[in-house]
Amino acid sequence: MPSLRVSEWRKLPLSLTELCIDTTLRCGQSFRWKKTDDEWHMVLHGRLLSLKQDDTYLHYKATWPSKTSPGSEKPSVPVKEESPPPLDSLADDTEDLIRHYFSLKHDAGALYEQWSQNDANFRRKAPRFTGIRILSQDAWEALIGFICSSNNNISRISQMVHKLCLHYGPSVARIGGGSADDGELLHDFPDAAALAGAGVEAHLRQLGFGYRARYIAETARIVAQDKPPEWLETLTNPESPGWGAAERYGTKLDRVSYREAHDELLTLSGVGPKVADCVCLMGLGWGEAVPVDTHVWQIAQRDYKLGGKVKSKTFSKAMYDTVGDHFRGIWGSQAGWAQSVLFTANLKSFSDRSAVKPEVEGIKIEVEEKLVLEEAKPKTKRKRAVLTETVKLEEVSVKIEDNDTKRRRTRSSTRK
DNA sequence: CAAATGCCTTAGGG
DNA sequence: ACCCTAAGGCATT
Repeated sequence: MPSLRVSEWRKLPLSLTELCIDTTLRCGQSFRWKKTDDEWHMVLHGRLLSLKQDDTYLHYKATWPSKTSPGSEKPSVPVKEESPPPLDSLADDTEDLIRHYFSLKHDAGALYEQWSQNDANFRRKAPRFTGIRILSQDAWEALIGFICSSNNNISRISQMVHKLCLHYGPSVARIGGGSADDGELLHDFPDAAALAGAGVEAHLRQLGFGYRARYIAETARIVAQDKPPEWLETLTNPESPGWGAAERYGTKLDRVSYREAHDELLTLSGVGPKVADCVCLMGLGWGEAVPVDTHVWQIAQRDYKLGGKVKSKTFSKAMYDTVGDHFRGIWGSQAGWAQSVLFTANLKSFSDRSAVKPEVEGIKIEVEEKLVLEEAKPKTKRKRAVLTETVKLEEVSVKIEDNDTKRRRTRSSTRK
């Protein structure tokens, strides 16, 4: 019988305000966590990590794979050869991993407070969404995960990432089930070489990846074959090194800036500004990266009156930068984190929380609701309704906006 | 540089 | 049942 090396449950004192895994693990950062009952599971750095949380503690447990394959029916992919430490030091290692993964070096309470002081909208939205943190994920996994995310929704992205692990990643351990052969066998995320082989694109298309299949295959090939070894890791923020980076690189990493890292990522296939910023923020430790997707763009227009003069629905690279710069100006060096809080508050899957009537209603909210009511009559043509809404919002926001917009335009044009 | 269009698939609303 | 469209964009023209 294969001996799985299982550590006992350990616990870390942590309030739900500092970290809420139930929100953080579901808000579109990582697509790989599985929830069973009250426990969360994911394979991370060669081990199965299990988490559960109460008011005062984060409980965690690590399960290491045995040397032989943990899967009895499918020895498809060999177990990753990440050397398990001796059992007595196992706990320390995993606690360190958790502290790093959840970026616990930052004080969430203090940062929420700072953002609330500088931003009335954040102050209004954030109280229902405390405990959200930016995950310090593996850069490669983040890259592929967010390539999958284009034109896509969270549940389908999760399915796709799961398929990548199942077909190309090393199996590690099982969750659920009573005996060793029961339950679901979880796999780690495949490395670039595993996705760079011939026939990967066709296979991924068959698995339902659509046009993203080519992006993944090409990017894997570029990273595994064209770029120098550890190229992706060298784009990491020196202030926030990856887990275990100290042992591997010491301090001899080239100094890169956020902009340089962002530009480098754009050389990959299927990676535009938004995906690049997702990787910068969640995989490379650049806290100032603000990924602007359709949701954040909606938030920027609705709550911050940005882009009022834009006539069309498409939005340019210049506008992308403007939105990011605006939020960096308000929120500072961890702007991407603050963005993630508002993004989550805007997600439909969390709408039960945001639907509750806020205690204080400002003038701004009343105005918006009035507009929505005026909007509600014509159902004949959708496009027309959307257009009307945009125009009306413009009318309201013109005065507030004009100065701001002019200033931003000037700045962004002088930068080039 | 702004704007328009094709790209794959699926879940969910009408 | 069946259409239609939105869904956390990117590449190309």
